[in-house]
Amino acid sequence: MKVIDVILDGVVNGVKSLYGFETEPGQVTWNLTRKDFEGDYTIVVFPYTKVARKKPEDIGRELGDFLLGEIPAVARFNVVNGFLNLVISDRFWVDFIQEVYADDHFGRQPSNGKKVLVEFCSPNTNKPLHLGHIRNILLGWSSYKILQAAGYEVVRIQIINDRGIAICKSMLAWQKYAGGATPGSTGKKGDHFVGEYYVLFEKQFQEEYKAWQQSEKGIGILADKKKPEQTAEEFFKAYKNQYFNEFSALGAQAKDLLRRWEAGDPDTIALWKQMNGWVYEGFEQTYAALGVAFDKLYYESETYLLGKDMVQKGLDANVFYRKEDGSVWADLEDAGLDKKAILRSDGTSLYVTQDLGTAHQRYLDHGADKMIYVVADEQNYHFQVLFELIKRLGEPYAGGLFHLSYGMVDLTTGKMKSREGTVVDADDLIAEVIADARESSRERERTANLTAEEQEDIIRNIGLSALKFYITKVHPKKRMTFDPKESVDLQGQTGPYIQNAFVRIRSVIRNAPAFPADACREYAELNPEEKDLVNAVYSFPGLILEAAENYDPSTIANFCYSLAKSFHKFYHDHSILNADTEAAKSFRLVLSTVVSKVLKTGMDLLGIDMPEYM
RNA sequence: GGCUCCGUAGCUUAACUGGAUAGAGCACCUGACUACGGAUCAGGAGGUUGCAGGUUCGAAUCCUGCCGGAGUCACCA
Repeated sequence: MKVIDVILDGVVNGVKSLYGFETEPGQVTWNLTRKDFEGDYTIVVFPYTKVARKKPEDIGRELGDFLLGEIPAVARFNVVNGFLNLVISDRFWVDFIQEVYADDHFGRQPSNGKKVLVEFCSPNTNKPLHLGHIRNILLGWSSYKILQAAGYEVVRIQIINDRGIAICKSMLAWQKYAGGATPGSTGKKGDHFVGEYYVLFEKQFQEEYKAWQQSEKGIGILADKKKPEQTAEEFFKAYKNQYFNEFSALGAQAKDLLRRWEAGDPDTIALWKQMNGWVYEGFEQTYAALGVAFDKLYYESETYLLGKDMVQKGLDANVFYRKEDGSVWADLEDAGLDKKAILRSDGTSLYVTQDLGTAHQRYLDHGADKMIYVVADEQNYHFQVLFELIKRLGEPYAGGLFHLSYGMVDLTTGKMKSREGTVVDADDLIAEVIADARESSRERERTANLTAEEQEDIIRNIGLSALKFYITKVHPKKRMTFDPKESVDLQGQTGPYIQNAFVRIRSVIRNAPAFPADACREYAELNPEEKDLVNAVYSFPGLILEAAENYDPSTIANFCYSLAKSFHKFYHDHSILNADTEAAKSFRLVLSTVVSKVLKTGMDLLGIDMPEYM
């Protein structure tokens, strides 16, 4: 049982015996004591002024005396206004740190027997990954790590959007303009190679569209359909999709490819497989660079027809209804949503239909208690609808669905738009942060005696930690602004700052002669810097559970930074190896080791590795 | 226009779910070890938490109304 729980029980007993007031531990307001005051835990006593009919200060003193008598771990207390600050005994902390020192799994919970699916990344196969995918991947990956540490069995899922008109555009452009070129023949990374043909298609299409706008037909349509308040430019921008579908030669050819794909035409399927294969090779390289992997891949080409039986089930249960034209709908207006189409009048599936089908399929495949979808917040409405539908269908997994919705990534120069070429490419970004780490590393020459290969590993490690920490430290829900300059910062509130704390500890330990860990039992009086560290370590397991419950890696990131900062200060203020007494030296070595373990575990939850040297 | 989310120092952000003097980093200024790794530490300056009310012992946090921004409202995905 944690001390705080013991204290809260004590408070409950205290108010009862002192004032005859019945409450429960969950009702007691408490905090970690703020830095400016002496103490570890603070009980807020304002809530008891009414029942006790006394001044907050008096209640604080009476309750403090009561707890002092009841709980051995409480060494002393002080009262400021309505705040009762409790000081936990040094003996307690020293014992605790020794326990953690011997515990190889500190912070990680044993299995809770539950299974959770985490879907993240979900790329399209017509272009390379970009900054938005990186945020998605990092959130998905750290959620996986955190849930695992909290005791869940986690299945990492990626759904690959490998079919549809977009990839057909790339295929068409490749057929028309590539002259048989391949990633191998050009030395290009597969996903970038295919992406170039997608861009090329868009470019050719734009030219075709521009020319058409000047044609008799185009001028006629403009005159016919333009609204008075529109400029010609605005009109044509809005008309683009319709042009693509009705008049464009390139559009017709791309749609013809899609039709042939759906009909199973062997040549088309072969080309589609080949181009997607190139893309997958490229993606794999990016995933490997980021250090992430998946357990199970779902391909849209294999799942896009799913969901029809769910529609039937909904109709049978009167959750859905069929209109005269044959289309199927659900009325969600009483849930604050709209009337939503589930099936087209021609009987084909929609986005929600597919998602209903894949959710069901995943449940059949894995039988999970929870399913997490890591998807950007522009799809909030879609997931509200999806989850509401699943609930109304009475599916057994309806209660375990969660949309881990994250804000879009803005650039300091504005929003990312693929059409305007303002997308930050994932591979470019990774290369850039590593190049920057290399530059800094050269100036420092700390790793000069390592092999070139070891040095390169460390440099990659540092660059990636800068990038990963920069992104994961921001609360997922928050729209974030990405500043390329800051993302490669290696000083201050950054990944490398935390790595540096770890590397320092490892270095000190390497320099330490063998020491008896038991000697720290004699250590009687912790200084404030040591208490900061001890308190942080103590809160770590609870923090992981909280992060898992809230699906929020940023709390872990901020914890790691705060712990590293406390260590740097401790290190600066106190000598470890030249401590005054053997007991102090022993305790500080044990404490430092514990801090290094917590930092390593914490950063691992964010997908960041800790180097021995840097 | 309806619905949802957001607004904290010049910039990027935190605040344990209503608690004490709103905490960091970057940038700017000033300092620190002939010691265990200076990718460090300390100090200074920088805030009416978008605005106005309300709820109470107590509000960045909850409620109401404005202002500003984003997303979304397809038989697209």
